[in-house]
Amino acid sequence: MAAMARVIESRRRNTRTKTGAVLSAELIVDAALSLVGEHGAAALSVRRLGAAIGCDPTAVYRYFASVDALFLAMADRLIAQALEGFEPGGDWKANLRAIAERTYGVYVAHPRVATAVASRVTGGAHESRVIDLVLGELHRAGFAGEQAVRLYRSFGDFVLAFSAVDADFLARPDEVRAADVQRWQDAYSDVDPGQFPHLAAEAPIVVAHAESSTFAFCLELLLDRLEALAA
Amino acid sequence: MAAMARVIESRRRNTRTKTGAVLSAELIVDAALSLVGEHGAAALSVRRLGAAIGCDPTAVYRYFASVDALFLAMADRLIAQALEGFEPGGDWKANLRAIAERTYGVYVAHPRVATAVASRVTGGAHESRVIDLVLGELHRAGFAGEQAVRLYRSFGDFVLAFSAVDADFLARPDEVRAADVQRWQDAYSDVDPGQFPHLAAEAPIVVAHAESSTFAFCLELLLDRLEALAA
DNA sequence: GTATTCTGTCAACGGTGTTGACGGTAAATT
DNA sequence: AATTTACCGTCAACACCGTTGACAGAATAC
Repeated sequence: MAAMARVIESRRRNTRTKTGAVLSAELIVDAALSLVGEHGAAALSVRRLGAAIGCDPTAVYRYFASVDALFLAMADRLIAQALEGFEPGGDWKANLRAIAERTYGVYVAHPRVATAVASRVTGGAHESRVIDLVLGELHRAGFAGEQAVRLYRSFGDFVLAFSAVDADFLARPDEVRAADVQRWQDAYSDVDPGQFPHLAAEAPIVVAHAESSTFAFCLELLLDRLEALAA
Repeated sequence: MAAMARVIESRRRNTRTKTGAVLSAELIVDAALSLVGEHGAAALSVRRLGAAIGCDPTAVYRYFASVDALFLAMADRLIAQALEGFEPGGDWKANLRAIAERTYGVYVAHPRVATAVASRVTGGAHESRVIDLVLGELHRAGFAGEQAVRLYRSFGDFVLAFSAVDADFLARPDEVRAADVQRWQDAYSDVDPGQFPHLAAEAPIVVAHAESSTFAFCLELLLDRLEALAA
């Protein structure tokens, strides 16, 4: 945990809160994750977090220098959660796919954490583990050195970027999401073939694809390219 | 403009603001874009926007139902800006690459807009144009129907997701960004080879790649895969 | 010339992250 | 065991944020 910067860490005392709770960084991360799990990403604020734990909201700042630091700690916990029970099989491509889908899954469930960490480093232990895992599969595929690092970075950034964006979309209120789909259909159900010939030609298919995410398909494109490179 | 939902549009009157300005949706979008250009993404708020224009902040709500709607309008303007002066050459792969890089460029300069629109539809005219452009290149490459649509969606989501994430990172205060790079180096400059053998093996290269974005490299992987599929 | 609708202004609400002072309490020191 | 020290939970407050509803003047319509 030494590398988890900006987390205030030192010996803790057994001081109790007004309602009797004994605080710790782990407990706060737990509470934050379950708060999001139960009431959605929008429910996560320092005040609500304090209410859920049973302490003054500002007590959180005794353990994390900012909510950003809290998000990083949550992210590392999420990585652990994503890898829980994962057993690499024989196929490196299938393993990478599984890692991507598991990571995508947990981040999509925690949009604000995903956004906060998408382009960054938690510095936590579980992050090191997943990087080692990915690099291991790439090594087995035959990549090494500079190329392996570039590919692992691309793979990681790809997964995180899609996770963050999709999470952001899914976390929107239902009405906003519905309005988006509606706008999509309005815009492309009646395209002028003179102005936009190619779009008009595919319009029905475009409209039909309004709601689905392209993550899985795009991931497959990436993995297929890796396979071609490995050969 | 009819499809640009949530923009309040009707005949406008010539009423002047206290400082003499005559408001319009276009003027507000202009002001918002230049506000971000001059003072950074964090400078964009309804209050500061009003101050920059020379009107009461809440006057913005006479033209846009919410800041989200304003962001969508800004996004469509940015698409136009990205495509300005673009002339497709003979190579569809090069054209797609150019479109991707131009789009990436404008969105990276406007992080909040990028985040707001990454997984969504502006419904604006310029958006239709860029989709038609991309679909046109894919048609020329030999793709059609379901596959062409899937590929265009993947391409678009890919570019937007990377743009949003990279924009978010670059928009962070310098100190936060520096702390991130530092944390990266701390975490991976001294890895235990027993625990994380693959990571330890590549550690020096990983550390060296701390700051660079993988967008261009990852885009090339995607385009290469498209090329293979087209053949 | 009157009526109506538009639209800029104002005050206010409820929310956010964060800071600094205060004081009791647990641990460290003597 | 007594005293000092450092911690850390609490409280009040600051400076923001997006958004709403009432109000009134001004431009258009009749």
